Amino acid sequence: MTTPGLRERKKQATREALREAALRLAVERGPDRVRVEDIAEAAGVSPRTYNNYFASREQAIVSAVTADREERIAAAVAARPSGVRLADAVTDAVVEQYTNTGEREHKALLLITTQTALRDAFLDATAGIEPPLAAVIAERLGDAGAHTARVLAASVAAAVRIALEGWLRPTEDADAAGSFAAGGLVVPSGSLADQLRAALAPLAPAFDAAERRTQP
Amino acid sequence: MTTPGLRERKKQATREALREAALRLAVERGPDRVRVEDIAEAAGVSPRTYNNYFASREQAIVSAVTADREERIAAAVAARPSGVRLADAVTDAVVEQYTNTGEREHKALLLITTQTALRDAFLDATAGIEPPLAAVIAERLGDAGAHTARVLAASVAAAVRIALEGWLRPTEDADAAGSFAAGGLVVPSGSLADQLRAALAPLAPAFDAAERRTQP
DNA sequence: CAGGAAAAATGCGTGCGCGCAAGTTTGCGT
DNA sequence: ACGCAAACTTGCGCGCACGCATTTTTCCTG
Repeated sequence: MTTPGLRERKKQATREALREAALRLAVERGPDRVRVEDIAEAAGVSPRTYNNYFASREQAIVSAVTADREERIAAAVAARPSGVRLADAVTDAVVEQYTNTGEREHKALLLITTQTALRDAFLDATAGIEPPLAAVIAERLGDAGAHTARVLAASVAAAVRIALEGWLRPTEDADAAGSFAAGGLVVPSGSLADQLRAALAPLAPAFDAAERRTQP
Repeated sequence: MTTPGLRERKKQATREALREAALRLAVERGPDRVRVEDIAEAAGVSPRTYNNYFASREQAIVSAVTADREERIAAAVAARPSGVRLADAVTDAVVEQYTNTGEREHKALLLITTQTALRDAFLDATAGIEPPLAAVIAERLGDAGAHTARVLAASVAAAVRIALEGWLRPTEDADAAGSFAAGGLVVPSGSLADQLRAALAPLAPAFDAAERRTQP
């Protein structure tokens, strides 16, 4: 495992090349002015090979921003000392990994905002945090709570998705939101960190209860 | 609203015709022996009109089973007396709507199990319960908890999805699950009701806390 | 280091999702 | 009753996702 083998290295190199090519072309021309054929050609690979790596055209562009955020979040949770509340560990790790963003990623996010299909792909990508997150949570809860860990991880993913949805829509028709939230106070779309913490807060009691069940 | 107008009635009739045609054809031949062209023809409509109603071919088949389960769940929650715990109301409503299944629906589920694409579409359909569920939960929590309601509803949807995933895989390679749950006790895939209750149980503390915050 | 097995890349063909620009039906006001 | 506007349907075309069979590359073992 020290050397993943040339096989795996070339594989990751190709994936990286596709990522970068997709993002670059999407920035240069419009996002819909680029076909998979162009991306494949820019990466020096056949179009058929392209969707051996990415199921949809949008995934390639989005994955340039998403990268391996899933593993980073899981690692960040694992890095917290075991003394702190699990809920805090998860919340802080998520906020940290979503706000510590480079300049290049921020520009790419602006691009994503413009296209509905890209936004959807970006939101769908959040579901990918569930498996690694479930693993680290299960590690803290012990084997008995493996099932609970899975549910909690999925809930976190859902909450993050909601936070992102609420965040990347500054340009929304005001009347379109009047379906049922006409009662008045809708969150005025604060910073991303605020949105994430607000979305994750309701889940904290569930984490506390799960944690209490294994460490009384 | 008494008479939805002939426009809307024909629309629902077409949707129903497509649903039934898709399910019938999928049962008669194999699920992959049926093209959208066939379904559209059986429903007396153009193929292009077909995906004015359904985004994917699988959605039509699945929707014959799913129907309007979303609204039924929301209605079932609203029907519970306001005295009971919100967590119990939601859990019972979900279990009730997923287990009170007719004979025809059960046969269709067996069909869905066979095809991976159909299973995925079926699982994706569970996300549809979020909006109506968020509405009824928000109604109980008051306008201040609208945001919390959204998160809780999404968590419920995620939990239900996990329960369904665990339920409809009796035919899984034993070693395929050995990725990280090698610790030993994996749930032996009990009844659907058990799976649903087990998946929703970890969320109960979150519901209790949210409820407590509005009615001290 | 040679050769064979495993894995990945590629070509090809099919069906599908969807935008666009007509044509057709429904509903509503006068 | 009539006609107009909005909603729905339909034909057309393009690009894409993916299964299958073949070729090329990587890896391991004797």
